Amino acid sequence: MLALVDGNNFYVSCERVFRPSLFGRPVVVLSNNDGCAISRSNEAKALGIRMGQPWHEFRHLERTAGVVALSANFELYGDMSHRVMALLGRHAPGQEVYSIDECFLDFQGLPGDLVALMRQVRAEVLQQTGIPVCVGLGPTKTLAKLGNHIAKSAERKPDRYPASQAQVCHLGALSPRQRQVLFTATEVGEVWGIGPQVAARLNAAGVHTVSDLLAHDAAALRQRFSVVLTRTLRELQGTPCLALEDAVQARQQIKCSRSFGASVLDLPSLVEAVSTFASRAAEKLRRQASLAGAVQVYLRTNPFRTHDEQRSRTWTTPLARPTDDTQRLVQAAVRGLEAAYTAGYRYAKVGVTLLDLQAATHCQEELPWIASGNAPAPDRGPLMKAMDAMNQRYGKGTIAVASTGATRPERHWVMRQERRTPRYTTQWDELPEVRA
DNA sequence: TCTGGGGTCCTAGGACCC
DNA sequence: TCTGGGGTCCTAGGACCC
Repeated sequence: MLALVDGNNFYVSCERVFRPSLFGRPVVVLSNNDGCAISRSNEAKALGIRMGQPWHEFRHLERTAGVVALSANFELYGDMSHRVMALLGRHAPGQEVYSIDECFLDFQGLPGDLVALMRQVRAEVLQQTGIPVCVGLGPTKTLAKLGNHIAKSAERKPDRYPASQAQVCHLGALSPRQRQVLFTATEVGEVWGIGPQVAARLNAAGVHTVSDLLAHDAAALRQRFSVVLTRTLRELQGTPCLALEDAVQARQQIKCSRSFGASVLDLPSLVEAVSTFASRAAEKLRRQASLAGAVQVYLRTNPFRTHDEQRSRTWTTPLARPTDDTQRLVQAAVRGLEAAYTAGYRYAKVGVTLLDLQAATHCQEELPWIASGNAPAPDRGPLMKAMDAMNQRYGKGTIAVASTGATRPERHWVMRQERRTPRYTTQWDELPEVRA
């Protein structure tokens, strides 16, 4: 049996742990650049603020409804996530951390009342971290996810699901009749893996609820839809198609991109941004002990400014030899940028993606006659190690490649973050103060 | 005026091969 | 008017997730 444990309104809940005055108020956390809502308290949801809604559209609620908007504080959320995950991991033989705020727990073969156990675990997590969570249980990942969705909805909308399913919902422990009631009240689009496009196509075919979908035969569905949907259906029927991934898998690509705080026209500013993002991607690359075989640069204008002329380009630069050396990766990224750049556009965003990743232990060497012509300087592993150690110890950006423009104060492409709370748990000078 | 970032997987279509 | 069949590999783009 699998459980899916998920933090309620996770980012908002993290903020509330350190600012109890936020309880009971409509709170939203904004994406980078203070762009749109990415986490909302129940009070904010009740005001009609949508997931992903642009801040400028509901900014007036700050005055009229007492909405509190905060800039995303990912350093805080990441640290809180570690605490929650570590606690949860102690209660099951298997755990897959699926995202910053949710994990699967594997109770395979374990006896006992899982609903009672998970209610106790919930209370423990709340007491020790301050984060409220909901739990879904089921024999497959998709059913555990669905149980979790029902557990959360039952808490917020008591008219829709029985109150008995609130907070902890075990789909594997219900009678077929009870399940039928829940599945008839649930739309297909609410199922994990069925997005808006597929949901619309299913609706057009007369399939509206989970019950409707379960009435179909997987093989017949394959004729009209993808294997993805077929798999989802089998999982809903109770046949596991998605394995629990206990071990943390190395990423297959690593990306770092940002929208700018203000649009950028000149190449030198873009070079700074691309150098910065390539450096950050390189740090992530080394952290997972991989090498990159290619560097992709992406730049685009602001698609929302419809009166502006639009442009979007990606450019991939293959590397003669895979590397994790920041300077080489930055050089490749900047070369790509210069190839992709055309003057005269108002650029709003650039990104760097490291591709063709491989384990650092399996480096493919060059044939000697290729290298002999213009042999590149060797990688500087010890230098990279020292850089990472310094930045870890003294803070991000303590030591950086010069082309990032780190020493230039007026980098107007840097994102806006006007309402960020302190990084209470990870920075000595931002620790919360307790007054007696 | 202001609209996020980082991933994965699947599919269709083109290039290429025999 | 007629113009093979079967396969692999790669890539771009779409859909989805949080």
